[in-house]
Amino acid sequence: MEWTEQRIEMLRKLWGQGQTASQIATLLGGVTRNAVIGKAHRLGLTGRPSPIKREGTEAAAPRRKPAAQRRQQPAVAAMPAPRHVAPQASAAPAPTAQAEPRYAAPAPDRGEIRVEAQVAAPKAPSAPRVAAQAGSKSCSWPVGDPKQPGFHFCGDAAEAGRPYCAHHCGIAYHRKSEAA
DNA sequence: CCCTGATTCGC
DNA sequence: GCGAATCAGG
Repeated sequence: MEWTEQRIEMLRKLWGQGQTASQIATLLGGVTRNAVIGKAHRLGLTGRPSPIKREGTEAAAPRRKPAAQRRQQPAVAAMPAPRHVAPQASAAPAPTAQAEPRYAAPAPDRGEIRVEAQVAAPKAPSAPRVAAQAGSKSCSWPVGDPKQPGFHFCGDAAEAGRPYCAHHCGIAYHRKSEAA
């Protein structure tokens, strides 16, 4: 998958809402949680409840190459790759019960950005078509469930420097001063 | 064993 | 830049 502006926006919002990388990855689809985390890092939004911390404890014992010995299994060998009609279509991934939203109330803030992040639906094979491809010029406000076929972005003319149109900028950015 | 994010490194 | 593998803590 490609990291479009919309997807990055999604990542930022979901991450900001406290969604876990796995959930974000599931919502976005086509990416693993590793990809999400990696992207998050590159975006510079790693600031969140980190379960662990590698530094500090030992300054004189830097095992800086723990991952060096891996990746020695190219053995790509051989996939016959049967060229029959691709009947598969996600074949019921069965998100398991674990995929259920454990977060009771992610962002109750009235004025906060809130993506309708329903994790219930299975991964839609039909990736959310980017209605507003332009990104920088069209509103990236998510309309509907990211996994629903009908999901789309606002696509209206975005404000300068904002990912959303004026209307959605108001929804997204107005602090909890005079919510709905 | 499951989860989580963090880090590193090959591509 | 991207993401898998891996690490490390709960």
